[in-house]
Amino acid sequence: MRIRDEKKESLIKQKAIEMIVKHGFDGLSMQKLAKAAKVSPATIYIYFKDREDLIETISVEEVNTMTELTLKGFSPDMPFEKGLKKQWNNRAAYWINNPVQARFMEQVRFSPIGQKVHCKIKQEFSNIMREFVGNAIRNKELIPLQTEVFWSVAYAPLYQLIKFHLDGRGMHNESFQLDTKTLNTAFKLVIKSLKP
Amino acid sequence: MRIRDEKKESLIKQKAIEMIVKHGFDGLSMQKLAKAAKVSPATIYIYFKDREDLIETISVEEVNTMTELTLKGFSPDMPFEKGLKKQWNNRAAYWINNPVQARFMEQVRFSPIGQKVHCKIKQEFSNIMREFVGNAIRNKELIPLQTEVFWSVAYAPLYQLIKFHLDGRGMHNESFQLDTKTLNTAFKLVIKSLKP
DNA sequence: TTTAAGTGAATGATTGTTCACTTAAATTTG
DNA sequence: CAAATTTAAGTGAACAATCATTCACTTAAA
Repeated sequence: MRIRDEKKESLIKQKAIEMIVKHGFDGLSMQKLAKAAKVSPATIYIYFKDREDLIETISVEEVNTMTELTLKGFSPDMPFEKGLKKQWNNRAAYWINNPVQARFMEQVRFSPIGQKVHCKIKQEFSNIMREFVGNAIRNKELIPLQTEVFWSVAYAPLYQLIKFHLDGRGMHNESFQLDTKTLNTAFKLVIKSLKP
Repeated sequence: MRIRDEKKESLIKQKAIEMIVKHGFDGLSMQKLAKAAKVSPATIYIYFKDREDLIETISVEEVNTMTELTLKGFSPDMPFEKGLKKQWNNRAAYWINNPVQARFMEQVRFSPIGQKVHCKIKQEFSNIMREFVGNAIRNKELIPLQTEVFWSVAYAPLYQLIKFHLDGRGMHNESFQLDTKTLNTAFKLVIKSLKP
């Protein structure tokens, strides 16, 4: 039996992400993708059921990879401020070091595909976050809040800063680059609002 | 000379938005759109140069409409907290009352088209915001901050809450609906972090 | 020899766009 | 006032190109 060339599969995935980031979902055609990955169109269908399955599989994989890295060195038992900072740093590092994947996930998240993908993501992350927030409130390091309010205040500013960074420009169209100092300034503001 | 049936134009636009929201940019084909709007495919090309122009035009229009409504009853001379609250309410009202347009803009914003659209949006809004923030800092109602940090802390939480609302579910997959009370809670947290 | 990986060419369907044409309203002419 | 003319709106059928997918076939490893 001939063995699978796993390099082919990952090259297909990588090229698919690149094409979507560059030209949107419109820009991903199976034949162009085959050409870019230097395989036959039929080869893609060995690894993926169809176009939809390809996009969905890649999306779920990318989200899970990011989630995993977000939790690196993090524990829900950490003191609130330290834990939140860890997550901010992990997220910022991942998005900034992987801008192509970042844009891909952004695009998936805010498209009809995002809904489908959402259901297939590991629930582990959600549970860990719930524990982290629960601990922080119990220890009176965090004011009691609805999960969604907490999430919005605690993380949305970070994602907006990263969005500015990825776009390469800020509010008034001047160029913008996210650095540690800016990140810390924003983080302190967030902590100020969340601490009792 | 035969006159333009403006109902046709707006129906084309509306159906285009609906199709994109439902099926993504992939789902917008000119022939399907023509069928949905009950016109000939050729008619669409009377109003728009090509598919790209169609999407771009609609995007710019929608963003400008939203921006206009965001500034309703707002003035950069307002006291900081009052002005920010006004904008939060205006934004929340628009996005919640126009969920289809909201999803459309979301999708545009986080796709390669977003970049092109960005350049063609009225600069008026950006200038008014700059004035508002400048005033607030001068009056010591707002701590001095980089524009992007201010924007991230002041508005990103609102948009995240709206996103939860549009998705219809929150962090842990329970159903979620944004109400005035939740909005106010989040707003107070934001104010707490931004006030000197 | 067996088995699955991998292929290039071909499938019919659908794509964005155009073109020769008809229709209707405004304007000019008688 | 009405008939003739002009002008642009609007059309359905058609275009080549491209689409996702398949199939008969070859290749390579167990």
